[in-house]
Amino acid sequence: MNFGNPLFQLVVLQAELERMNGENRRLRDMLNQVKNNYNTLQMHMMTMMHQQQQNQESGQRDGKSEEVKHQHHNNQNGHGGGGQVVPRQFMDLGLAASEAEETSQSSSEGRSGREKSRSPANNTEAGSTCGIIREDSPEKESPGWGPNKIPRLGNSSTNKPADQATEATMRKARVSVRARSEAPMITDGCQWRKYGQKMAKGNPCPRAYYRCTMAAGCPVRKQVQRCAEDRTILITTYEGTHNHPLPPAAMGMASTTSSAARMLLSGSMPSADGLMNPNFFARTLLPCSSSMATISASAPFPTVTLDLTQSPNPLQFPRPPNPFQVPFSNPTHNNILANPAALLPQIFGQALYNQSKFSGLQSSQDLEGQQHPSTMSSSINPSNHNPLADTVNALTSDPNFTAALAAAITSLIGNPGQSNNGTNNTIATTTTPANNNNNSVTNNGNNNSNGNNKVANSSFPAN
DNA sequence: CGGTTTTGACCTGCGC
DNA sequence: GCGCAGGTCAAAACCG
Repeated sequence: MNFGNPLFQLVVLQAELERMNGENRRLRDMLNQVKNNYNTLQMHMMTMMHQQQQNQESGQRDGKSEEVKHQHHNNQNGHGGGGQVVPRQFMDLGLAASEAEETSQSSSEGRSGREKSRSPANNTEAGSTCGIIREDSPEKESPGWGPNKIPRLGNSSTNKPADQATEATMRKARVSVRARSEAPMITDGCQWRKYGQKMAKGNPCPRAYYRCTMAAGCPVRKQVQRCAEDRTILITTYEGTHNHPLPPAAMGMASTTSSAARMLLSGSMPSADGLMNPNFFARTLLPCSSSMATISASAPFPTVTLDLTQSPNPLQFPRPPNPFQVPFSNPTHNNILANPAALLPQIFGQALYNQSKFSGLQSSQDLEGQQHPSTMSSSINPSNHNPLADTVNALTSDPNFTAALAAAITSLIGNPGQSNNGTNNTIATTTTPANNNNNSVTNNGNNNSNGNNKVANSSFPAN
């Protein structure tokens, strides 16, 4: 056969052209399908938000709706720092929750003189950080935080209805990370300052309280405590939303985690007609956790728990069949994720950022022991040794990543438009904890328990 | 010397 | 109303 024959080349080209046309048609169909699904989801969301707004307006008196409107206005001005890496359509909602919280708190803040005297330093910068003008007045700085302040809303001097307090409580979302670590804290890219330590009932290990010090007035706080049953397990609980730009170390992770949070939020939406499963998030972004996703409901605040302790061997973590799963091929999930593709550059960006960091983990992982079922088809061939997939897998195996994930989720759950309904979404993710001790907080193991005056002042190493 | 940690005291919510 | 427990404050101590 004469392969140099121009006629033959033409035939080959024609055949190739036809093949590409067919491929284009197929891709076009897929695109249309995705578009349709996206539009459907959008309408669905709009409907739900509208219903929720109606419920709020009917269930509450005046003032509240004004507040909501005001918050929405602020959100559209691009307020907020911690979530600024989150795609806007969801970011607004998340910030709405956050700012609503702050606003309501500040309005009902009836603290004593102690409250007035505190944190003058913070006051000067509370609104100046990253050029964001917040509503927090100097006296309103602290309201950005305070789980035990939220319930005060209901019975405070203000005339807000009780259901509003309930709503605020539900909005007080927390994200808890459980990881095996000898280090005093897991690194999440932020700087923390310890401001208290107490003995918690039922746990011989003291609970340490940290406050974000990356920006004055940042409301984000976290609690660090060892598990009573297994003291190698470190439980870190985040609360609040950063009001400042995150450092690169935290930014990339936050970006990724925010997207993850979107998935989680999608899964937590109760009116999703069964389309949205809380566990979907874990199976999607953290596919290795597919067999461990659970739901729990107990705490007064919506809490997401990322359990990093289930991996039998941290350094030989079984690689899932699909190290990185993109839920594109499933129309249902296309509905859930407004734009999962946006996740890719974020994850990959962070993956690259962390590549050197995770190189050790990657090298120690093997492809055997693939015990996790594939929940969705992947656009990345899992059978190939995809370096990106490897990196992503390693990324999700790092408690620091998950810590940032927790922070991002915290900033997003509790969103009034997302209707957490006070349900605790517990996402157990199997990732590889790593020992990290890069935080500004030093812990030499001499932390004395605070004891609340009534508890014996015994000395327990916080770690 | 400025920032962080320690730790006793205080505040608040909740259950009884 | 009382006691308990969680959370926070703030002065003193500590540290680089």
